[in-house]
Amino acid sequence: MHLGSARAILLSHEYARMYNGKFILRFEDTDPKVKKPALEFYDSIRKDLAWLGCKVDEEYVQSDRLPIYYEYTEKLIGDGNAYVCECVPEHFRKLILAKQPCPCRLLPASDNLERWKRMLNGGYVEGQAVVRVKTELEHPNPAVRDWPALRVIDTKKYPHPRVGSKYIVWPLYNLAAGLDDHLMGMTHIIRGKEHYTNMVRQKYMYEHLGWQYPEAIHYGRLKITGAFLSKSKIVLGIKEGLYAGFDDPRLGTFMALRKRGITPEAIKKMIIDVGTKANDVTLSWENLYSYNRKILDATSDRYFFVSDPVELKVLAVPKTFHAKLPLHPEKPERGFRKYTAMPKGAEGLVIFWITSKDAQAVEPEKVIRLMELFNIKVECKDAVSVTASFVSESYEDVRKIKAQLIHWIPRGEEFACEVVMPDASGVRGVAESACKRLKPDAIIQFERFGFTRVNEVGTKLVAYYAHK
RNA sequence: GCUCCGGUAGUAUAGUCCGGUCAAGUAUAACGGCCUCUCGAGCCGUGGACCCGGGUCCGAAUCCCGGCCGGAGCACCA
Repeated sequence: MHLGSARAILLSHEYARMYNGKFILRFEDTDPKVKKPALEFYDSIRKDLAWLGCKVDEEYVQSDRLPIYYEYTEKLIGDGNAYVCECVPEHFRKLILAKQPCPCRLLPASDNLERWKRMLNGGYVEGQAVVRVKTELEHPNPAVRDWPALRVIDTKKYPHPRVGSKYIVWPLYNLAAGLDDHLMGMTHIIRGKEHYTNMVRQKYMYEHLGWQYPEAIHYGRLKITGAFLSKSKIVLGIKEGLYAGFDDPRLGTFMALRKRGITPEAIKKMIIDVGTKANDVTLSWENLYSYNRKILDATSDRYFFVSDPVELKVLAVPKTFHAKLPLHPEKPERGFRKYTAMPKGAEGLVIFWITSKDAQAVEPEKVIRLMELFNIKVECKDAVSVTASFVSESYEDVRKIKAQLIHWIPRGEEFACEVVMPDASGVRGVAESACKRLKPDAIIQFERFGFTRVNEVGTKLVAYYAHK
């Protein structure tokens, strides 16, 4: 599932909680042929829901409920509110476009009941018969007139992954979902606007049955700039090897967002803010990031990551320095990382790793500060290293001149690290050795680089970039 | 083509039902500043929008008509 599905899920769940209602998960797996359900999806949906923090109060699987649908279909037919249509689709369409009843519609209920029995007993092959629910033939939208409710599927050829070839008559969406919404006591339906006409159709069935249709809200499509949120496109992309899997960082799937350290709380907040408007929305990633950043900033520990490292040689370091770096700038109680800078030889040399980005930006004679350590003056630089000399220790010394603060890792304290970016490219570098203690799933901030989620800690650290 | 929806700053949203308090609020992004031993967070400030044209009215983002643009549906899919 992806960000597009989040709307129905989160809003339904939120409303259910807000009004002390129930949040019901229903698997609508009534098409073993065209939309053949895959067994592994049932569980991955449950997992996504759990990750989102949406606790399911009741769960139903429609492929278990065929007898129920049969029962109501029989009632509908018996009451003359539905009929078994044997017309070839083209012929039926011609009639319905002309607001004319097809011959089957005119048959008495008893004949249709007989046809219905025959349908269930395998008397029709795929495509030969369909149950239609009666509507006004005059309805301005031809698409709602006498809509199809159940059809025959050759389940010998297309077995259902859960119930195999047990049934050959399968309900369509409007019958199954329509009946279930009432039967399960649904008070609110929140779904995409592509279902608007389905509401119009189902209301006829509700009238036949003497039921009251629930409150229905139809929201517009949700897109996010640059990401594919179409399930079929995602599946196709994976099949063609374009994406590594459902969790490829370029995708807008929950799995991908989770991998990148986007929290469910951020998604929830955003979806609730977007609301239920009927027009399409195109969210920008920045928006999601900002919700996420608010959450992460308070909870993430800070570490140093040096991308594309180059050597920094500092000369004339007068003594051994001990740096104590807080895990969180506003929360010292979270603890510290500690590193020492011990000068070697007569020239007092200490070697660090700094990012090439900083190396490129510095100029000879410039004074810069190694964060929480000491101040240095750049002497010279070349393509692979920078040489500098110790100036002073106090931060106050350079504060007034607004010296650039850079992050660093002492040579010998590095831990190989790769950060996978949102475009699936990798940024190589070294993380500070304290990162060896991190556990997968931890979301941390690499200072001056961005928030990332730890994916694996082995011979090297692999993290996924969330955002700045 | 037919049947429905919808159009408020870059993005998203409030206001539209029940016209005035809307010279349009909020978030985010942008810009400027403050603060901070992160390019993160926080704080202060600036700029930025009612699709167009008519009509009704003392008064319209809000009501009416027309247009334009966008979306959805028109399956024996969900």
